[in-house]
Amino acid sequence: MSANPASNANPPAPESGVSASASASPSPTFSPLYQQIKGLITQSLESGEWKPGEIIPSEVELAARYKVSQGTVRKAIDELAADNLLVRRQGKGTFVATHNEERAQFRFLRLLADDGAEHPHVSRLLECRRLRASADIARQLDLRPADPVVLIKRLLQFDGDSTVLDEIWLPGGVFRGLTAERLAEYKGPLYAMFEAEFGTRMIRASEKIRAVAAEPAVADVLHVPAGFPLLSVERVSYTYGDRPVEVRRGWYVTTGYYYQNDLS
Amino acid sequence: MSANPASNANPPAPESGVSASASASPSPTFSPLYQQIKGLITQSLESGEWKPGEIIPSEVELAARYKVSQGTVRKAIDELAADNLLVRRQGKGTFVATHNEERAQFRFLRLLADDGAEHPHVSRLLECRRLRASADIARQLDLRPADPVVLIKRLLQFDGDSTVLDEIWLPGGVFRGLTAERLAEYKGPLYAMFEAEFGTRMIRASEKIRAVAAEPAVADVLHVPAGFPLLSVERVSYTYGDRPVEVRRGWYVTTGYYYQNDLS
DNA sequence: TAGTGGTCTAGACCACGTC
DNA sequence: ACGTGGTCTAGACCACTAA
Repeated sequence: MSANPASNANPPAPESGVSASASASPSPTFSPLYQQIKGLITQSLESGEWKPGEIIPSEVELAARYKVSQGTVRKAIDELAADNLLVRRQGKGTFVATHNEERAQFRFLRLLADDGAEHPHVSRLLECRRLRASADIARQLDLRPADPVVLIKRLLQFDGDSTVLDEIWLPGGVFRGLTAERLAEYKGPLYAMFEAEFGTRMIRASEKIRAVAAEPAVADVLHVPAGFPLLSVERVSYTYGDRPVEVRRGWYVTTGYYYQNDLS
Repeated sequence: MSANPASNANPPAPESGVSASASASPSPTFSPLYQQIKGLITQSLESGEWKPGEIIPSEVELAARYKVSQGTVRKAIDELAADNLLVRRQGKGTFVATHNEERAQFRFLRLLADDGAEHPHVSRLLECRRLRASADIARQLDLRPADPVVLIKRLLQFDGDSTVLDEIWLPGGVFRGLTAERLAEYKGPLYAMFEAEFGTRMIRASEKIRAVAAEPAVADVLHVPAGFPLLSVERVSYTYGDRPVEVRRGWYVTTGYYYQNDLS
């Protein structure tokens, strides 16, 4: 369309607060601008500059701050939203994701009743104490053996049925002030408490699922006979930078309920 | 920069092969252009204009065909690639996804050895016959009761261990020429055969997972004692348009292997 | 009415793969 | 050298929300 000769529009002087390759290295360590922006935004999230539930600056503001175009900021935010770190709301702004949202609940406990309905559950705290990490737990949490950890045992009841028994290990350093009292008085999801009280956000988790026979101690708590088939779920949860911050071992009674998984 | 007054660059005459709202309805049934393009591309995929593994026209060509900008086509393809319907390869082009790719394998059978390794498996066909759908199967496959269906039973062996027993129901109409012979002679994943031989591509699946005690018949095939804890996996697979085209019931022996799931 | 995110366009340049 | 997808920019307009 525009018949202007000598066309050379965009490449602005390389005075962007960020840059791809420092000197004369054309491609070896090439990283797109929007990835760098994504990293900067993640830093601000991690440092607590914008807290869970809060609104972050508008795309135009961020573009000005980082000296890039709005489109570049947009692409960075797009990916962070896809990763569930941010939530976009048209007409309102972009917000830091929270484990309090309805959707976030189901993300980490995909247990549905046989009719497909999502039932509410209540949590009963069985135990909460500090101890030294076993070699196995230390390895999974990227700690040294015998480092302090917090162990939580709890029971989840769906409609009064004891359905899930969880053993949760957390690094003692990060969760310094965590006690049975504080756990008991907090309403809502555990992960919501972790992010609100300890500044630790669970970003993703990896689970190993097996069918096992209930050991007597477990069977007792879940009110099933010893040897009863249970779903064994071993989870490791990660926070920013893919650092592991939780190991969880769960036993699920899957009579009347099932674990829902979507492959796509 | 360009100081041209009377600026009004983009909105081209509304003569695009596609359009959002026909007449004077401003928003009620608003659909972004790129969504419409996405739909058109999906149609071409479904109709077989571009077959699995083949390359599709370049972004520039598609933009010309649909009379939209390359950026709009790009966004449509971006989403289709995110949905695993297309695969982008820089410098080469965009290709129709296939169930033959290594990555696709693991997508629908997430069974790993205890050490985290992905072991190869062999499939042994136990049974393949045609029968009339039960009420339950008919409902799940969106058929009428007593409609013809194909039932396949097979055993998967990992390192010689009988690990997975599958019962697979398929609509008889779509899988007309499916016989034990054709199943036996085909190498590679079942879904790869379905897309190559019957033009039916599995896009996504939904699984209900439980722990159950092995019934005698099942226990026998899997070489475990009756009552042994097994992972029960009930899967419904969908093709284009979210139409269900497979019901699968699997029993997994999870000693030495586990079902891997990532929450994100 | 103003501000936000959402869509669409157009054009330039870069990185990658192939001929 | 050429074509492909990938990045980046700039600007316009649309849809949604709230004051």
